[in-house]
Amino acid sequence: MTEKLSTQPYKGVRDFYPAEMAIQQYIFSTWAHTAESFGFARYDASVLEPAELYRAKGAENEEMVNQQTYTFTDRGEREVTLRPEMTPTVARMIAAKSKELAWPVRWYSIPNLYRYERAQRGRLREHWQLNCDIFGIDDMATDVEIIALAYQIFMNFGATDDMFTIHINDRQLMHRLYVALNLNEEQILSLTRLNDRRDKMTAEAYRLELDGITGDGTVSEEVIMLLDKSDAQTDVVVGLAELGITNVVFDKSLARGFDYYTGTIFEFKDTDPDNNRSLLGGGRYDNLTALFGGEAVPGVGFGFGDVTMRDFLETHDLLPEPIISPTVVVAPTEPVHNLSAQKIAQALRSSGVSVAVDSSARKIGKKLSLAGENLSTYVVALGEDEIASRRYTLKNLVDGTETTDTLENLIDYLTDKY
RNA sequence: GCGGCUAUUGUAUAAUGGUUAUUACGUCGGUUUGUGGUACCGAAAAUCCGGGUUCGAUUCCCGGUAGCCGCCCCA
Repeated sequence: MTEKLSTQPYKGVRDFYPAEMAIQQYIFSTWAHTAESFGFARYDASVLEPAELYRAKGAENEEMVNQQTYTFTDRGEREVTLRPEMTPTVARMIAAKSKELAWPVRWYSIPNLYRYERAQRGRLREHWQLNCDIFGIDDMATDVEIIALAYQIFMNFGATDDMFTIHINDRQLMHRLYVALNLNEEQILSLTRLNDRRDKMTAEAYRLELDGITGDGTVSEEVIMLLDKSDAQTDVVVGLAELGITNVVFDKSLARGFDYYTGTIFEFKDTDPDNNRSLLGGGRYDNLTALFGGEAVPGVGFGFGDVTMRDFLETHDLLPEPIISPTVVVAPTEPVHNLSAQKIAQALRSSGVSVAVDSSARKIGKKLSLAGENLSTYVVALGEDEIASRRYTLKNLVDGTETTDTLENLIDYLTDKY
């Protein structure tokens, strides 16, 4: 070995050391219990999918699959892609069981997703994304429901309304308005794409590109007026207000890329200028399962990435201090008692709390200090006296109290306590 | 795929064309041989790689590599 291996993780992916993993778990469990509180059931699938699943969505996807996914050929000459998004997978699963599912279906998942591209703030090569979808109902109340779920996630993390804004638009409505201005399909597509970048551009740069699309300054003026007038509303905005969700704006510039969305589209945006980006996005689609044949299945859903979630929580100081230490530390006074300490620990675990042994050669005082620093709740110091008397002292590091008793009684005490 | 910025102990940082490269946190040890997070003392620990300029480069220049940020694209 002349060359040492790097300790860095692969480009664009993260190592989760215990402190980071605790945060990740906190995010996942809050996601999961919020989705479940809305009656959503969890599903998952393999990260491996046949490459055709992503190519099939249309010719324009060919480039995306080739350049922005991890795609390789397996030993059986099959083209395989590491899933870059969950929607095709869930559409496949829904289509496969469409005859036996009880509609509507409310499903969620927290898959890890991969994309092959340059990493930057908020976008890595591997990330986890909460996906929530309601399939089988085409009704505005369902759009309201899915947005209310997304909103509740923020509430359950302790966020307040002023920290984010819900932007809502409607594909069909925008299409009608553009057609009324005599724009053709190609122009509408270009315009939708341009509007997606509008808030990152200067007014002059925007106008220049807009004129390029319309080819007519007067039409450009009308488009700008249309976008900036705040008269339009949708039933979804009204419905959300009924539920008391009011940090909502109807935003005619909102575009959401341009693949399968056909109706309501929405994005949650951070109001903090330091984290001025889209937090989650989603919308309604009419027929996601068309590729697989069978009946059209309408749906509405959203995706929410762990990286953007974390950026939001850090920006607004909403992350709790993670506790990654055991509840009870058994601290032998001498290494000769290490094995006895394991037996005590084993017995204490029957109470249901986490118990670890400090088998280091450190002095007992140091072991106490470490347990305290690591925010463990209890310490049992174990020496000759305890072993001889079969009575042990459970010391509470939070309030300083001590309980000396037999092992059985200490187990009962811990069981009642937790 | 394109562009900008950066690279000093484990982490975050300071400084410098010339003797022993600063500080904090963390780690380890001690003050304290069986009882606490504070305090005090001590220890280990760094100039990314290659080339150039120079008597001398961690510092200046070039290249490489890596990271960060932005563009493109956004699932």
